[in-house]
Amino acid sequence: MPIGIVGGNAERNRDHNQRVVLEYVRTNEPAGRAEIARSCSLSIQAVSNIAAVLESQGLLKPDGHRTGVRGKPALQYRFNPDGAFAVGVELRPDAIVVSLLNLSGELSYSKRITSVVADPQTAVLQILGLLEEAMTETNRERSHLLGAGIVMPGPFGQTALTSAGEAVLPGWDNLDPQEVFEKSLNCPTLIENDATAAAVSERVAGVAKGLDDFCFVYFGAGIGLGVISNGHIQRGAYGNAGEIGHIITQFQGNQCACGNKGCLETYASRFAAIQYMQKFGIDLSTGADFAKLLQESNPHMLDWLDQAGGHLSQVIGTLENLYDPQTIILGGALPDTVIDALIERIELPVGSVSNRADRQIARLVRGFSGRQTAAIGGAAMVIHQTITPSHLTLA
Amino acid sequence: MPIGIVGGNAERNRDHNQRVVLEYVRTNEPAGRAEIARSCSLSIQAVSNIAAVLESQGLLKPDGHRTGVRGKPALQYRFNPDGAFAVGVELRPDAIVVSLLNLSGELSYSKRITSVVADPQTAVLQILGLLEEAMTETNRERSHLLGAGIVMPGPFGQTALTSAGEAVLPGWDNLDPQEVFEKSLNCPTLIENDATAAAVSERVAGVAKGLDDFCFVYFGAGIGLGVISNGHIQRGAYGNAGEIGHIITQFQGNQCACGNKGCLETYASRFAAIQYMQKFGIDLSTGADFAKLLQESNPHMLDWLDQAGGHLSQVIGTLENLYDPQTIILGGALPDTVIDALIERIELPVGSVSNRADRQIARLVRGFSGRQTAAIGGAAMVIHQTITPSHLTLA
DNA sequence: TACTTAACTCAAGTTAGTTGAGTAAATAAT
DNA sequence: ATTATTTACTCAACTAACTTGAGTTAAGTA
Repeated sequence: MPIGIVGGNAERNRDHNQRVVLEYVRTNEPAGRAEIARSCSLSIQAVSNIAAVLESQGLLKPDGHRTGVRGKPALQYRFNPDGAFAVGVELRPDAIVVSLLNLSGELSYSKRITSVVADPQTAVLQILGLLEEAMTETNRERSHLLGAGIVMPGPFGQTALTSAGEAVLPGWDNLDPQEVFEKSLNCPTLIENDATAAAVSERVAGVAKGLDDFCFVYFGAGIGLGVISNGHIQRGAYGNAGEIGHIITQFQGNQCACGNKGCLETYASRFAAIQYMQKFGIDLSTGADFAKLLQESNPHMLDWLDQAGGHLSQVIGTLENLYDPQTIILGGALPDTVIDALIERIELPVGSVSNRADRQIARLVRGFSGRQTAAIGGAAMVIHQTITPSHLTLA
Repeated sequence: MPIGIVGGNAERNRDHNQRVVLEYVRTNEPAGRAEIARSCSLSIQAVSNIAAVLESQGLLKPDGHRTGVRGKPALQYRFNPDGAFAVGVELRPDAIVVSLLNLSGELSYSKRITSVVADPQTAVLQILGLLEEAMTETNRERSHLLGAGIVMPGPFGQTALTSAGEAVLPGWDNLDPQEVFEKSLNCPTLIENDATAAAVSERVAGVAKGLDDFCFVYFGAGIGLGVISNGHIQRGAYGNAGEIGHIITQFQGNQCACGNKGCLETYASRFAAIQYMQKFGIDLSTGADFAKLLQESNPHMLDWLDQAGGHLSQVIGTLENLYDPQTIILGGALPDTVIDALIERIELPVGSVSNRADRQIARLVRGFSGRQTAAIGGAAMVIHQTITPSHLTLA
């Protein structure tokens, strides 16, 4: 019943510490117990006990001894990526994608079906079937299933903006999808939007591995934003944070479906590109069309990219100034070459808190997971939640 | 040595639980122990022990018994605002403000001196003197001093943007102010920028009391932004988050000191107003000048306000879309009437995630603390840190 | 007046972490 | 080659803080 901040006890503390150790090993492997203890402010003995538990659960595995330094060689622990797995599901009106990820975020299975009826009952049955199939294919036991992360278009009972070209799922209006999936899949379930899921997937296994502060600009039908800050997902007060597509980049500009004029989405989204090219009689309905036109250096395509790049530059600059992230990632349902072409065209302001000399990573990078981002992101959400400790920080 | 996420043990757990109980009582007082236990997922016995400790520390106090319901009447606890206090200091090249706040964030003392030499040694001595004076004036014991929050212009060893009209403190370049103040004041010390401190002060005792997600747009010399998200301060990867003043609102617009063109700060900041009015030979160096010209409906002043309001509208809309906050607060070193005049001129987009029917608070409000915001904010930071538990959430 | 409900106390029990002494195994110094 | 030093780790005893369960108290209700 109680939701929100709660008190701790020995059991919850133990849980927390397991996560802390797991997360430390994941991002610093290989690591010995003494090292872990120092870094996590725990006693060696405590780490020893915790490591033993995690090893017995198959989440950690020993990997030889460290040599070359003084003292007794430390037994090095590594993350055991195959100790558990998570399912990610992307549910859209026209397709379902089911992906299996191991604990390291490596994709071990993925299947996409396009003959979809997206109403609740049918969709759930289809997903269940795909999950069973995936588990037999990959020889996984259900007991190792951490949970499921579902990425689907919302909103659910929340006020939100209507976006251009965004399809809605039929029949889900009055349902709580979290509840529906939790019951039918019979495992812990998370529901998330595509941008946030993509951001998490980059952190679990992509270009943001080890980063605690970054933004992911997601090109779906519209444009979304996922923000990880201090290692935690930012959702805002009502779960609608990151509505980057409706930032106005042009005073009195294009009419947007949301009612405003000049929204970023009307210039730089996939849907915007489709509309733009339509004016010249060019069909751009698939991602392949995009890539092909770009490769051919189609002048209209290049024009669109230039224009989109200009609008994106403004918004990316704003993100840097507001969030002060380690990096900003671009990705989603566009071919890699198109993302790269956009990145090339984005001019980052010289005067920015992000323009620092000691950068470890570029200010702007392309996401790793490409088209499957959403489903992978769903599974990554589960892994993220399993791994990420809920904050107990020391100054 | 270890910074970041750490493991927990009995002692840290206890600390956490004390905060959880304290925070619960603060926001839900009066509250009985059984009620607290249920809400915080702790046993009644645990809450009993914790409450006894907090009472002995003077942080909680019993306040009669609850009647009217069945069962043994619960002893109701209340927050004891005068059980402890915090000092806030605003240190600027031309002034020092020292304020004392009780645990509820109520101002019990404040003094501003303007004959200041801001070099480290002198400033520290002056602050120490003011603190002693404040404690004798208000009859406070040093043992009840929670800590000090210092608000001063940075940056300190960090890459950051140069802002127009921003004065730098002489002699602090190679010092760690946190260390300097911690040693000289001999109490826990926090250093924060004005915008963040202001945001926290609104949460501790102002219009954001009880809010976990909001933004504070701070008018100092430039324009700053403080963001509280999920009850936590957002600082970004390098502590430079919230550089709202350098968001570009006008393509190829005014030249800004940061090197870019068209930054918000060149249109809507106090410094921008001073420059704007200078063109008409009008002096605007004090806040009183501002208020006076506004009251007289000076046409240039009104022109400036209209223009500033336009630029602010853009940025405020962006904040709503990105952070999905419960509200956005405007405040800082401008007279209340000027802030109100700006708010009047800000047009909030209809198409926004913030345009919801079930709002409890306006989308845009004025901060409560006015000119003293910064010093009060410093003290509020200390209270915030004392009270806010470091996240152990239950789904 | 007796019953029910609920808050609370007391004392014992549990859990997970800490502490300190001791052992093992490597590098570094002599 | 031998000794010293450093570091990692184990074992067993200890400890802090929360939980549990059996009362006790005191109000409202039948």
